Amino acid sequence: MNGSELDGLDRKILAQLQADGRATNVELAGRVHLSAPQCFRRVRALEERGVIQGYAARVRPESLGFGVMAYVGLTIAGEQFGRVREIEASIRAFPQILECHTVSGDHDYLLKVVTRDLKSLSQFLTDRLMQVRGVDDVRSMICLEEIKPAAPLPVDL
Amino acid sequence: MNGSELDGLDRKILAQLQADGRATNVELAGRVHLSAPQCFRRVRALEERGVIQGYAARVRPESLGFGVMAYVGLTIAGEQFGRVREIEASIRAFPQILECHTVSGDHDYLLKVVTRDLKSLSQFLTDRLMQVRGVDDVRSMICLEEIKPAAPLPVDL
DNA sequence: ACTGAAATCGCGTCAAC
DNA sequence: GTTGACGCGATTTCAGT
Repeated sequence: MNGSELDGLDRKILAQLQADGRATNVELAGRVHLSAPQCFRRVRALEERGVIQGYAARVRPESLGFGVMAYVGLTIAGEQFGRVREIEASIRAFPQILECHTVSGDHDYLLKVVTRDLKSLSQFLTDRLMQVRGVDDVRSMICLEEIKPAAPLPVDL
Repeated sequence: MNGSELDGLDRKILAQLQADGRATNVELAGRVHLSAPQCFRRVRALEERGVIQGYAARVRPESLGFGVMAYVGLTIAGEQFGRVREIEASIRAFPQILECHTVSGDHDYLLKVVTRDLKSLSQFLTDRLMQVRGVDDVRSMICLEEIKPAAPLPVDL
Protein backbone atom coordinates (compact mmCIF):
# COMPACT_ATOMS: atom_id res chain seq x y z
CA MET A 1 0.00 0.00 0.00
CA ASN A 2 2.91 2.32 -0.71
CA GLY A 3 3.33 2.48 -4.46
CA SER A 4 5.37 5.53 -5.34
CA GLU A 5 7.81 7.65 -3.44
CA LEU A 6 7.03 10.87 -1.64
CA ASP A 7 8.22 14.06 -3.28
CA GLY A 8 9.15 17.30 -1.59
CA LEU A 9 5.61 18.61 -1.56
CA ASP A 10 4.25 15.47 0.04
CA ARG A 11 6.91 15.79 2.69
CA LYS A 12 6.05 19.42 3.33
CA ILE A 13 2.43 18.45 3.69
CA LEU A 14 3.30 15.70 6.15
CA ALA A 15 5.44 18.07 8.18
CA GLN A 16 2.60 20.56 8.35
CA LEU A 17 -0.06 18.04 9.23
CA GLN A 18 2.08 16.52 11.94
CA ALA A 19 2.48 19.97 13.45
CA ASP A 20 -1.13 21.04 12.95
CA GLY A 21 -3.47 18.21 12.11
CA ARG A 22 -6.47 20.48 12.03
CA ALA A 23 -5.17 23.01 9.58
CA THR A 24 -7.83 23.72 6.98
CA ASN A 25 -7.06 22.71 3.46
CA VAL A 26 -6.60 26.30 2.35
CA GLU A 27 -4.23 27.07 5.21
CA LEU A 28 -2.25 23.98 4.35
CA ALA A 29 -2.25 24.83 0.66
CA GLY A 30 -0.91 28.28 1.45
CA ARG A 31 1.85 26.95 3.68
CA VAL A 32 3.12 24.51 1.10
CA HIS A 33 2.55 26.91 -1.83
CA LEU A 34 -0.01 24.83 -3.62
CA SER A 35 -3.48 25.55 -4.92
CA ALA A 36 -6.23 24.28 -2.68
CA PRO A 37 -7.50 21.49 -4.94
CA GLN A 38 -3.96 20.27 -5.62
CA CYS A 39 -3.23 20.19 -1.97
CA PHE A 40 -6.48 18.47 -1.27
CA ARG A 41 -5.79 15.74 -3.81
CA ARG A 42 -2.37 15.08 -2.37
CA VAL A 43 -3.66 14.88 1.17
CA ARG A 44 -6.35 12.45 0.13
CA ALA A 45 -3.83 10.36 -1.76
CA LEU A 46 -1.59 10.26 1.31
CA GLU A 47 -4.55 9.15 3.39
CA GLU A 48 -5.59 6.50 0.90
CA ARG A 49 -2.08 5.14 0.56
CA GLY A 50 -1.95 4.79 4.31
CA VAL A 51 0.92 7.25 4.67
CA ILE A 52 -1.36 9.29 6.90
CA GLN A 53 -2.85 6.76 9.27
CA GLY A 54 -5.20 9.12 10.99
CA TYR A 55 -5.50 12.27 13.01
CA ALA A 56 -5.54 12.58 16.75
CA ALA A 57 -5.91 15.23 19.40
CA ARG A 58 -2.95 15.24 21.77
CA VAL A 59 -4.32 15.29 25.30
CA ARG A 60 -2.33 16.17 28.42
CA PRO A 61 -2.28 12.99 30.50
CA GLU A 62 -2.38 14.99 33.73
CA SER A 63 -5.69 16.50 32.71
CA LEU A 64 -7.20 13.05 32.73
CA GLY A 65 -5.65 12.29 36.08
CA PHE A 66 -2.61 10.37 34.90
CA GLY A 67 0.21 11.65 37.01
CA VAL A 68 2.56 8.75 36.35
CA MET A 69 4.05 7.44 33.15
CA ALA A 70 6.41 4.51 32.99
CA TYR A 71 8.12 2.19 30.59
CA VAL A 72 7.89 -1.41 31.62
CA GLY A 73 10.09 -4.24 30.45
CA LEU A 74 8.38 -7.62 30.40
CA THR A 75 9.94 -11.03 30.22
CA ILE A 76 8.07 -14.20 29.35
CA ALA A 77 8.89 -17.48 31.05
CA GLY A 78 10.60 -19.86 28.65
CA GLU A 79 8.14 -22.65 29.27
CA GLN A 80 5.27 -20.32 28.32
CA PHE A 81 6.46 -19.40 24.85
CA GLY A 82 3.50 -21.26 23.41
CA ARG A 83 1.19 -18.70 24.95
CA VAL A 84 2.71 -15.50 23.60
CA ARG A 85 -0.27 -14.64 21.43
CA GLU A 86 -2.62 -14.90 24.39
CA ILE A 87 -0.26 -12.83 26.48
CA GLU A 88 -0.16 -10.20 23.78
CA ALA A 89 -3.94 -10.10 23.67
CA SER A 90 -3.97 -9.49 27.41
CA ILE A 91 -1.51 -6.67 26.99
CA ARG A 92 -3.61 -5.06 24.30
CA ALA A 93 -6.67 -5.24 26.51
CA PHE A 94 -5.24 -3.09 29.31
CA PRO A 95 -6.19 0.52 28.65
CA GLN A 96 -3.32 1.73 30.85
CA ILE A 97 -0.89 0.27 28.32
CA LEU A 98 -0.59 2.88 25.61
CA GLU A 99 2.05 1.16 23.51
CA CYS A 100 3.78 -2.17 23.33
CA HIS A 101 6.58 -3.54 21.20
CA THR A 102 8.60 -6.70 21.27
CA VAL A 103 12.21 -5.66 21.56
CA SER A 104 15.75 -6.95 21.40
CA GLY A 105 17.81 -6.89 24.57
CA ASP A 106 17.10 -7.85 28.13
CA HIS A 107 13.32 -7.93 27.85
CA ASP A 108 10.83 -9.53 25.54
CA TYR A 109 8.33 -6.65 25.57
CA LEU A 110 8.57 -2.98 26.29
CA LEU A 111 5.36 -1.23 27.35
CA LYS A 112 4.44 2.37 27.87
CA VAL A 113 2.05 2.71 30.78
CA VAL A 114 0.10 5.52 32.42
CA THR A 115 -1.49 5.45 35.85
CA ARG A 116 -2.98 7.91 38.29
CA ASP A 117 -0.11 7.73 40.76
CA LEU A 118 2.67 5.48 41.98
CA LYS A 119 0.32 3.45 44.08
CA SER A 120 -1.87 2.70 41.07
CA LEU A 121 1.21 1.79 39.08
CA SER A 122 2.32 -0.61 41.75
CA GLN A 123 -1.15 -2.14 41.89
CA PHE A 124 -1.32 -2.42 38.15
CA LEU A 125 2.05 -4.15 37.95
CA THR A 126 1.48 -6.60 40.77
CA ASP A 127 -2.26 -7.24 40.57
CA ARG A 128 -2.68 -7.09 36.81
CA LEU A 129 0.46 -7.55 34.76
CA MET A 130 2.15 -10.10 36.99
CA GLN A 131 -1.09 -12.07 37.14
CA VAL A 132 -0.99 -12.71 33.41
CA ARG A 133 0.08 -16.33 33.03
CA GLY A 134 3.51 -16.54 31.46
CA VAL A 135 4.79 -13.17 32.62
CA ASP A 136 8.05 -13.89 34.36
CA ASP A 137 9.71 -10.60 35.07
CA VAL A 138 8.42 -7.03 35.27
CA ARG A 139 10.87 -4.16 35.39
CA SER A 140 9.62 -0.60 35.42
CA MET A 141 11.35 2.60 34.42
CA ILE A 142 9.32 5.46 35.79
CA CYS A 143 9.42 8.66 33.75
CA LEU A 144 10.71 11.51 35.87
CA GLU A 145 11.09 14.42 33.51
CA GLU A 146 10.00 14.91 29.94
CA ILE A 147 13.07 16.06 28.05
CA LYS A 148 11.67 15.86 24.53
CA PRO A 149 7.93 15.42 24.08
CA ALA A 150 6.48 13.58 21.05
CA ALA A 151 8.37 15.14 18.18
CA PRO A 152 7.05 14.69 14.65
CA LEU A 153 8.78 12.28 12.33
CA PRO A 154 11.48 14.04 10.33
CA VAL A 155 10.40 14.39 6.71
CA ASP A 156 13.80 15.13 5.23
CA LEU A 157 16.23 12.62 6.58
CA MET B 1 -4.23 26.19 33.69
CA ASN B 2 -6.50 23.35 34.78
CA GLY B 3 -9.17 24.93 36.88
CA SER B 4 -12.17 22.63 37.04
CA GLU B 5 -12.60 18.94 36.57
CA LEU B 6 -13.64 17.22 33.39
CA ASP B 7 -17.19 15.95 33.30
CA GLY B 8 -18.51 13.02 31.33
CA LEU B 9 -19.17 15.06 28.22
CA ASP B 10 -15.68 16.49 28.19
CA ARG B 11 -14.34 12.98 28.45
CA LYS B 12 -16.50 11.77 25.59
CA ILE B 13 -15.24 14.64 23.49
CA LEU B 14 -11.65 13.81 24.34
CA ALA B 15 -12.20 10.17 23.46
CA GLN B 16 -13.68 11.15 20.11
CA LEU B 17 -11.00 13.66 19.26
CA GLN B 18 -8.24 11.25 20.15
CA ALA B 19 -9.78 8.72 17.79
CA ASP B 20 -10.60 11.20 15.05
CA GLY B 21 -8.88 14.52 15.43
CA ARG B 22 -10.36 15.86 12.24
CA ALA B 23 -13.99 15.19 12.98
CA THR B 24 -16.06 18.24 12.15
CA ASN B 25 -17.75 20.01 14.97
CA VAL B 26 -21.18 18.82 13.90
CA GLU B 27 -20.02 15.21 13.63
CA LEU B 28 -18.50 15.49 17.06
CA ALA B 29 -21.60 17.15 18.45
CA GLY B 30 -23.73 14.33 17.09
CA ARG B 31 -21.51 11.63 18.53
CA VAL B 32 -21.55 13.08 22.01
CA HIS B 33 -25.22 14.12 21.82
CA LEU B 34 -24.69 17.81 22.15
CA SER B 35 -25.81 20.80 20.10
CA ALA B 36 -23.15 22.16 17.79
CA PRO B 37 -22.52 25.42 19.65
CA GLN B 38 -22.33 23.63 22.99
CA CYS B 39 -19.88 21.15 21.62
CA PHE B 40 -17.87 23.92 20.04
CA ARG B 41 -17.65 25.86 23.29
CA ARG B 42 -16.46 22.82 25.17
CA VAL B 43 -13.80 21.97 22.62
CA ARG B 44 -12.50 25.51 22.66
CA ALA B 45 -12.45 25.51 26.45
CA LEU B 46 -10.49 22.26 26.43
CA GLU B 47 -8.01 23.76 24.01
CA GLU B 48 -7.66 26.95 26.02
CA ARG B 49 -7.20 25.09 29.28
CA GLY B 50 -4.40 23.11 27.65
CA VAL B 51 -6.21 19.82 28.05
CA ILE B 52 -6.01 19.44 24.30
CA GLN B 53 -2.43 20.30 23.48
CA GLY B 54 -2.81 20.13 19.73
CA TYR B 55 -3.73 17.96 16.82
CA ALA B 56 -1.41 15.84 14.72
CA ALA B 57 -1.57 13.59 11.72
CA ARG B 58 -0.24 10.12 12.51
CA VAL B 59 2.21 9.21 9.78
CA ARG B 60 3.52 5.72 9.05
CA PRO B 61 7.25 5.84 9.74
CA GLU B 62 7.96 3.34 6.96
CA SER B 63 6.43 5.71 4.44
CA LEU B 64 9.12 8.23 5.28
CA GLY B 65 11.80 5.59 5.01
CA PHE B 66 12.17 4.77 8.69
CA GLY B 67 12.41 1.03 8.81
CA VAL B 68 13.89 0.84 12.30
CA MET B 69 12.58 2.04 15.62
CA ALA B 70 14.43 1.57 18.87
CA TYR B 71 14.37 2.56 22.48
CA VAL B 72 17.76 3.64 23.75
CA GLY B 73 18.85 3.80 27.35
CA LEU B 74 21.46 6.45 28.06
CA THR B 75 23.72 6.80 31.05
CA ILE B 76 25.63 9.94 31.93
CA ALA B 77 29.11 9.76 33.38
CA GLY B 78 29.13 10.79 37.03
CA GLU B 79 31.82 13.40 36.57
CA GLN B 80 29.69 15.06 33.87
CA PHE B 81 26.57 15.69 35.91
CA GLY B 82 27.25 19.41 35.67
CA ARG B 83 26.59 19.23 31.96
CA VAL B 84 23.20 17.51 31.94
CA ARG B 85 21.34 20.54 30.57
CA GLU B 86 23.73 20.76 27.65
CA ILE B 87 23.41 17.07 27.04
CA GLU B 88 19.65 17.39 27.05
CA ALA B 89 19.82 20.19 24.53
CA SER B 90 21.90 17.93 22.28
CA ILE B 91 19.32 15.20 22.64
CA ARG B 92 16.49 17.54 21.70
CA ALA B 93 18.38 18.67 18.63
CA PHE B 94 18.55 15.22 17.02
CA PRO B 95 15.51 14.79 14.78
CA GLN B 96 15.88 11.01 14.93
CA ILE B 97 15.05 11.20 18.63
CA LEU B 98 11.28 11.38 18.81
CA GLU B 99 10.90 11.27 22.56
CA CYS B 100 13.07 11.45 25.62
CA HIS B 101 12.43 11.11 29.32
CA THR B 102 14.62 10.88 32.34
CA VAL B 103 13.74 7.63 34.05
CA SER B 104 14.28 5.64 37.19
CA GLY B 105 16.17 2.39 36.95
CA ASP B 106 19.35 1.37 35.18
CA HIS B 107 19.54 4.33 32.82
CA ASP B 108 19.37 8.07 33.20
CA TYR B 109 17.50 8.72 29.96
CA LEU B 110 15.26 6.67 27.75
CA LEU B 111 14.96 7.73 24.12
CA LYS B 112 12.73 6.67 21.29
CA VAL B 113 14.65 6.72 18.03
CA VAL B 114 13.84 6.12 14.38
CA THR B 115 16.34 5.44 11.61
CA ARG B 116 16.30 4.23 8.04
CA ASP B 117 17.85 0.84 8.81
CA LEU B 118 20.08 -0.94 11.28
CA LYS B 119 23.18 0.47 9.71
CA SER B 120 21.89 4.02 10.18
CA LEU B 121 20.97 3.20 13.75
CA SER B 122 24.45 1.93 14.44
CA GLN B 123 25.96 5.01 12.86
CA PHE B 124 23.65 7.28 14.80
CA LEU B 125 24.52 5.62 18.08
CA THR B 126 28.27 5.53 17.60
CA ASP B 127 28.92 8.65 15.53
CA ARG B 128 26.32 10.91 17.08
CA LEU B 129 25.01 9.91 20.47
CA MET B 130 28.25 8.50 21.85
CA GLN B 131 30.08 11.61 20.67
CA VAL B 132 28.01 13.80 22.98
CA ARG B 133 30.35 14.69 25.85
CA GLY B 134 29.16 13.11 29.05
CA VAL B 135 27.34 10.17 27.51
CA ASP B 136 28.77 7.14 29.21
CA ASP B 137 26.67 4.17 28.18
CA VAL B 138 24.27 3.56 25.30
CA ARG B 139 22.04 0.53 25.33
CA SER B 140 19.56 -0.02 22.55
CA MET B 141 16.39 -2.05 22.49
CA ILE B 142 15.37 -2.47 18.89
CA CYS B 143 11.63 -2.73 18.24
CA LEU B 144 10.85 -5.98 16.51
CA GLU B 145 7.08 -6.19 16.40
CA GLU B 146 4.42 -3.64 17.21
CA ILE B 147 2.03 -5.34 19.59
CA LYS B 148 -0.07 -2.34 20.54
CA PRO B 149 0.25 0.83 18.52
CA ALA B 150 -0.26 4.29 20.06
CA ALA B 151 -3.53 3.82 21.95
CA PRO B 152 -5.47 6.87 23.10
CA LEU B 153 -5.40 7.85 26.74
CA PRO B 154 -8.28 6.21 28.60
CA VAL B 155 -10.87 8.80 29.52
CA ASP B 156 -12.70 6.79 32.15
CA LEU B 157 -10.12 5.31 34.46
C1' DA C 1 -26.53 31.93 33.17
C1' DC C 2 -26.97 28.76 29.98
C1' DT C 3 -29.19 26.73 25.97
C1' DG C 4 -30.38 26.21 21.34
C1' DA C 5 -32.03 28.47 16.86
C1' DA C 6 -30.84 31.12 13.16
C1' DA C 7 -27.95 33.72 10.12
C1' DT C 8 -23.66 34.66 7.94
C1' DC C 9 -19.41 33.74 6.20
C1' DG C 10 -15.78 31.00 4.63
C1' DC C 11 -14.18 26.49 3.45
C1' DG C 12 -14.33 21.86 1.34
C1' DT C 13 -15.20 19.67 -2.69
C1' DC C 14 -16.24 18.63 -7.27
C1' DA C 15 -16.60 19.49 -12.26
C1' DA C 16 -15.31 21.65 -16.23
C1' DC C 17 -11.86 23.83 -18.71
C1' DG D 1 -3.20 22.45 -12.87
C1' DT D 2 -6.55 26.17 -12.29
C1' DT D 3 -10.82 28.47 -11.92
C1' DG D 4 -15.44 28.74 -10.52
C1' DA D 5 -19.68 27.18 -8.33
C1' DC D 6 -22.38 24.86 -4.92
C1' DG D 7 -23.46 23.12 -0.50
C1' DC D 8 -22.17 22.33 4.08
C1' DG D 9 -19.94 23.39 8.34
C1' DA D 10 -17.88 26.71 11.52
C1' DT D 11 -18.75 30.41 14.36
C1' DT D 12 -21.34 34.33 16.31
C1' DT D 13 -25.34 36.57 17.75
C1' DC D 14 -29.58 36.69 19.82
C1' DA D 15 -33.74 35.40 22.03
C1' DG D 16 -35.94 32.30 25.28
C1' DT D 17 -35.87 29.64 29.49
